[in-house]
Amino acid sequence: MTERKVRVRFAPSPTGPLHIGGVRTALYNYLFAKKHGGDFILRIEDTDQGRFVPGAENYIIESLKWVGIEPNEGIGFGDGPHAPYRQSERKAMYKQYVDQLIDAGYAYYAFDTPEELDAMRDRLKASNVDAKYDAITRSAMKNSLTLPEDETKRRLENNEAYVVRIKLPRKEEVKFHDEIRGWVTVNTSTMDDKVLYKSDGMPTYHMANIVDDYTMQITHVIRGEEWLPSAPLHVLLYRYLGWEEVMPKFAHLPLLLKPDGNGKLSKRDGDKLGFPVFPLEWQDPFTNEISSGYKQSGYLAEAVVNLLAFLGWNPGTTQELFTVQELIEAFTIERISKHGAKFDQNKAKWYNQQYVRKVADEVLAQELNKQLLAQNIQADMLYIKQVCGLIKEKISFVKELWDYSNYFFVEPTQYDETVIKKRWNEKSAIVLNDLIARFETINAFVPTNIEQAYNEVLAKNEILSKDFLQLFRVSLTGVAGGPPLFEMAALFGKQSTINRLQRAVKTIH
RNA sequence: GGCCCGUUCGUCUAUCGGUUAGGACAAAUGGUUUUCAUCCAUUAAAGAGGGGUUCGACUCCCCUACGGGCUACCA
Repeated sequence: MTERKVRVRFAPSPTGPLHIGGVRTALYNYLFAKKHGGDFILRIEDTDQGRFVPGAENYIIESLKWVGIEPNEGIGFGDGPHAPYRQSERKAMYKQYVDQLIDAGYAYYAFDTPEELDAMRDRLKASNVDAKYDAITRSAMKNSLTLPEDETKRRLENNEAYVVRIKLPRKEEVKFHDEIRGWVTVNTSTMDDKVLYKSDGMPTYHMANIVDDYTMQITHVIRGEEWLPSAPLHVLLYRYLGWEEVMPKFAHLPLLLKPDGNGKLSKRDGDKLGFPVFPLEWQDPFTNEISSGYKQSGYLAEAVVNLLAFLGWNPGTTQELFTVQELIEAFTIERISKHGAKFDQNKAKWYNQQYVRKVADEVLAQELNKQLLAQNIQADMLYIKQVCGLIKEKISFVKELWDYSNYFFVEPTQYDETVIKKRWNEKSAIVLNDLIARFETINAFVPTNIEQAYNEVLAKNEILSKDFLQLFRVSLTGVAGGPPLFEMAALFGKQSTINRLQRAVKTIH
């Protein structure tokens, strides 16, 4: 077999918003494709018409755009040579392959009703046998293997409902190589005759997946571990269809687990875990329930990419901060871990903090300005930018900009009670008034001059400057913590600083 | 229940038979910042259990336990 161009795909179902585990799967596919100069395609697997969720497909596209993982082929990103990329639109092309399997004796028609299937399963369970439609039980069911030939023909001609099932050998080892886990062996005696083609004329995931990966010339299937159990079935399909030579390599990713312990992260976790599980905010079209997104929670796309990359993979060095380009260069499937990873909110926060610091003040200023406008506050962009420069290091999320900077835009009317209780005494108002008077005399209202004036006033009043500093800060901002005081006062400007102190004198007792 | 996959500090992980088992997040302590955050330093913290193989196992094999996934005309 000659070297084929690397082609990978991300193939989600539009049954709801994509969760971060899905984003990670997409990311690994993307990194692998870019690393090898290959193609990354987005295919929408919507073979289950009953589970269609309006908006989900668009959500997937928007999410990939936000994190910057852009497919170069597929729905939402321009059609390539293998369009369409939505399985519902490929419906017509699956039937011929299903027929091929039937003709070759690898699949058969089954006419059992749901009730009959249930009855079979109940019966088997009652006798403590594995309840599956397989080489043994199919002989007792209504299918083209048990029905007389003309009976099958009659039913098909009468358009009676049927499905097509794969005909698995009774006992056969199926062995395949997983790029992450090594050789995996499963015996067909533990598998069942999976439905390949449904009575509504749509293929099931298994069939559509194999046909699409084959026709789209996919070389590597990188997907979640939940698919590992069905991989042997997929291998058999490639074999029965005569495509084993070009069968893609498989890599089954470890799952993202809930931080509290049990189970994999799922869409239904929504906001229950205390952190977003979705890249973007999502409103359920049926219940109108809103689930938070990383973007809206103030995460930076670059941080999300970086932290997701490290949940189940590492470069083998101590470097933890990676640009996408660096990830592409460093990424290898061999270094993906085998076990599930619990999502760690603290680490996520740390990653975001690292990235927030790298953002230019101008860019943060744009964000803060949006938050200000949401509060109906107009402010000068240069001033906003300077504020961002002062508080940048204190925040972990861009949405915290307003929380940490509000007193720069709104002069405080309430004051931290703990500090007041501890520091305010009968002399405090006198000192503040002295400061006001002295500040009035400053021509160049810059940090050094302000600090000098402050020290003079404190000395005159025979108070250690450090004993008054907290009170001075609270008088100016209302809160106990913040950026360096004199720099901040300079930024407020002389008039605002004096206003603030005058209000403090009047308000605090 | 059956089948498959997995198991190193609280968390993410390094280690590809010989190491004082390393790093990061979180935690604690000290310093810096006359505040908070930052930053710096230090500390505490791990090979699930039992058998093998080997001169020597975290590393290879087996068993057990535990965790996870799958077990639909869902993906």
